[in-house]
Amino acid sequence: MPIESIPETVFQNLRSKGLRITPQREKILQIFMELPESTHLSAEDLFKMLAGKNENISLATTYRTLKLLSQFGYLRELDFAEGHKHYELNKDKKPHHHIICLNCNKTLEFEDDLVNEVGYRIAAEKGVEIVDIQFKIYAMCPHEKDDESKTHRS
Amino acid sequence: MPIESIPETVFQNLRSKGLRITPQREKILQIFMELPESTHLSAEDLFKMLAGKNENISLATTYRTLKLLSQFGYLRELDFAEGHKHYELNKDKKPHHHIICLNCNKTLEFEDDLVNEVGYRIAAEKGVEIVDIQFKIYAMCPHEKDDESKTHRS
DNA sequence: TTTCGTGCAAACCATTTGCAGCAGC
DNA sequence: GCTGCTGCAAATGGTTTGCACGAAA
Repeated sequence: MPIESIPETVFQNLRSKGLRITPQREKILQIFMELPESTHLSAEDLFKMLAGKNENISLATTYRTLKLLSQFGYLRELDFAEGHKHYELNKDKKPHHHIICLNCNKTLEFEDDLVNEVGYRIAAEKGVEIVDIQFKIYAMCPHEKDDESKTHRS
Repeated sequence: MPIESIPETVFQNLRSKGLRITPQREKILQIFMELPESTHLSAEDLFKMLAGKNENISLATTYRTLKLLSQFGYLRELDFAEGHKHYELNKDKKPHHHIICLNCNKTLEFEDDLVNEVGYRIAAEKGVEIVDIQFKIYAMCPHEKDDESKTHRS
């Protein structure tokens, strides 16, 4: 279930870096927190969603905020090789992963402890500090009916 | 070690689809085959490399050929969330994976049977047909010295 | 009051495309 | 000779940036 309000730590964190809490930043974070579990949006998606709520936030600010929130680890930046990035709330420590259908562009999510363990093991072996693990399966789904229902299409 | 000549099946395969064997396509495939194991190039990299060999192939054709060869499965399309794609020869059935340093943009390759098995298992569970598996670890490497030696930087 | 953030429009950069001429087959 | 392919230049699409004004702290 979605979190209802922005945790105080977020504000503290931003302020401690000399950054400001603006209505635009609050609105955008709020949107992500109200989204159904692990929904991901492109900058354009978010911009339209804001416009739909009569929040007149410019596209430039949308981009700037997405980048900022990703750098702070509040959002996770995903790219599905479609020419634009997607963002989702990075709420849990356990990354989930994606199957991308190359035919219909739908994505299917899954979690797998083994995948994450392997990621941590390899990072340890190589001596690097993990920021994110992304496991992607590009595939063809059985597209019996070309329905639009699932997650997202680019 | 690099393969030295383009397999006959490639030509047959293209021709059987009504496509033609042009010097441009041959040159580009040849370049990838002469590359050290699992080196990946961006379109721009390839274009410059061609220019360096006095092969005057236009950037447009470079892009068109990369896409075509990827669709045929001869190349593997990689994206490391840097704003442009990379391509590598798709010679083996067993995909290898990447660690991308978010600090210096270097990539480190690794192979892991477990990762691939998990991919196949999940694809089977979800009933999709695998095209490619990409496991990426975004990380920070210990950048004691900012050397340029390793694979590639965007 | 001092920065930082925003909106706007222009700039950028990777990639794609329309078109006319050229070249596999 | 038919049709696909190429080069060129222009177009596109996502994202970034310079600048002047407005607003957090």
